Amino acid sequence: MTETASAFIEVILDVPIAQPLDYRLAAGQTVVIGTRCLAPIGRRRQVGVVVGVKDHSELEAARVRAVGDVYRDVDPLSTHWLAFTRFAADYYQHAWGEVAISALPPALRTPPGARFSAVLARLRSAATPASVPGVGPEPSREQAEAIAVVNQAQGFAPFLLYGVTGSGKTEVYLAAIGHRLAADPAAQVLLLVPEINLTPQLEALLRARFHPLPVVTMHSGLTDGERSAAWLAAHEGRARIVVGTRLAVFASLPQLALIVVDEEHDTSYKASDGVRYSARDLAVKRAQMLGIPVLLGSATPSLETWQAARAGRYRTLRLAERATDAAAALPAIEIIDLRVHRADRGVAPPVAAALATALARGEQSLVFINRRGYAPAVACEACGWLSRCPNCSTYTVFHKVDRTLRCHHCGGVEAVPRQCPTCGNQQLIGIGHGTQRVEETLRLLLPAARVARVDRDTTRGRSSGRDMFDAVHAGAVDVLVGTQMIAKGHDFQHVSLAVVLNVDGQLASHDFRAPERLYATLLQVAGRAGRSGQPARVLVQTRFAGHPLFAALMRRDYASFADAQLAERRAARMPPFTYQALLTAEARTMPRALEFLAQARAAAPAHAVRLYDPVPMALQRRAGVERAQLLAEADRRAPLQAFLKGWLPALKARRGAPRWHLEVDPQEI
DNA sequence: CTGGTGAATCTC
DNA sequence: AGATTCACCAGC
Repeated sequence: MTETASAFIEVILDVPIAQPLDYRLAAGQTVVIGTRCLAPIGRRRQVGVVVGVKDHSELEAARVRAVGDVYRDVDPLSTHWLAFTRFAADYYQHAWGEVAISALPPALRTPPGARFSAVLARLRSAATPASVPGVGPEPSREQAEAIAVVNQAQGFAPFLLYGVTGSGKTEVYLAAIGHRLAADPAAQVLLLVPEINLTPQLEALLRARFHPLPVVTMHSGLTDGERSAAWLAAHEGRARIVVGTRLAVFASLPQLALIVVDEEHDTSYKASDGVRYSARDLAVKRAQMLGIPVLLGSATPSLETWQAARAGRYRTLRLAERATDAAAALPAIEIIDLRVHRADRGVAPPVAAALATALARGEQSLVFINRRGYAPAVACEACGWLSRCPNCSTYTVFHKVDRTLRCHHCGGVEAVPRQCPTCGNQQLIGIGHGTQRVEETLRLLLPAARVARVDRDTTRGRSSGRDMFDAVHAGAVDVLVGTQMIAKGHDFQHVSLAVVLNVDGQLASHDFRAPERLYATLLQVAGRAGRSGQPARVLVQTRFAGHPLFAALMRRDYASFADAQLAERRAARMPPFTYQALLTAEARTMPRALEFLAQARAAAPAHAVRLYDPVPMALQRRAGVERAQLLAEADRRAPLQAFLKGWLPALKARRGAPRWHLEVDPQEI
């Protein structure tokens, strides 16, 4: 009897198993690495990717099953893509397959049906939106210099494009993209943006400027079909430009020649469920692996990026002037000291006056307040009772619209009690100010003004947010009140006043990144005013007017603010001078959560990292679950990574453990 | 002795 | 993750 030597393949699947699994090939069957295949796993069959081929398996023969169909209908994934997804999986302590397979589009990660070739054909012929050619403005001297530097770059070259609002970072991106696309007729570029719905203008701009090259978008709002079509276009090299949110960092781009990360400081780049990766960090890593330039743009760079630039690891390209209108000065930022100017219903007199002036001139105002609802809590003046969420360690927010108390953490809703639940007093009062209350105040203050409110509550319906913003653009709104949603991206041409009502909570935050984020938010809000070069004002209300953050903000001097923050971080041995991982546990009781973390700490292998004491999280209780955390910290990445690699098996082996989760480079502590 | 839940185990 | 098996106990 002749025995044909059978070959084996290693396959990654979307299962939390650290190692690829071995499968047997049929006699004479050959497979290319990077090919998709159907693999039996337990009682199921899953689509996996071949990551290795070998003569024999270490497993006993009976345990190795035969692989199912091997798919040759799509080009194999590149070795770079495999290496990159593997890096991401290792770095964030997940299985390779969990990262790689979930990065594939729906059509390619589910077992194909009988009509799959027709499905593929349809995806490949999906129409891309039409575009009309357009040319850009002549770059300024500063822009031209930055463009020249980026275009000269060879190999891995990380750049920080540090430019004030309106300095024309986008034109630098476009020129750099254009250069790479022209230099190589197959080249592809990846442009990452924080949120795709904020950038329809950018998309249109790309289509016009690079007409007729196809531009595809990738984000979670696409249908399965759209996502698959975009992914295939990128994978097969038809799409030359991919613009997408953080998930696009995992796109297969065989001819990738440049990566751009717009608003690189934006927290949307950090995934907060599943594999908690940072798309910005992975973009830099991917560029390094490929030996290509990566351009990180921001007016308020993250301190991680700022430090890399200061240390000379990234090259800084500075855009100090406004490109849109060289003569236009940025609006002054004024701090309204609430200890001097007493607020009436949350609005200080100078702010009320400025709003009235803008209205009288027929100009638009924007009022930013980072709290939705009417009042962040309800209180009984007689006994001191406060509306608390029964399931979370937080207060419930009064929503006047439907007279409910809502928990913004667990989503719990209850009717406002008619009287105090503890003493029966009927006088319950709202504490503090949310968007609904500010809207009410503004209507009182400016009876003639058309006031509109934009927050998650008013934009619940699909298009209502869009409609609201259209109304602002059309001049049908005088005063726009809202949360974060109004701060980002929108290019309102007629806003001459931007007001920030209450940021003091963020100054008193326990999170060491709060000042960095606050500065970015404030500058972003400030950037909404005076966009067409008209005289404009920016007013920020605070009780901490002496805080150094405001001094730097008024001078629009992010550099000295960032340097001061870095000095503090260095002295206190915090990121980016240290590297962290956060183990969080969720249990029915706090002692249980803390006990698990204490055991996890005790079970840690010999290490060179600092393991802090387990402590309750800032929001200790959420949706009826007690939460605690344990911080691991090291002075360098490598020892932290080595430690985590040894620690994770010990964690997984713990019997009866509560739900736990490990986050590498946590952004919120 | 069954059968029903929740934890433990295993997937090449 | 998802399916199966294991372990323990209420009920007859």
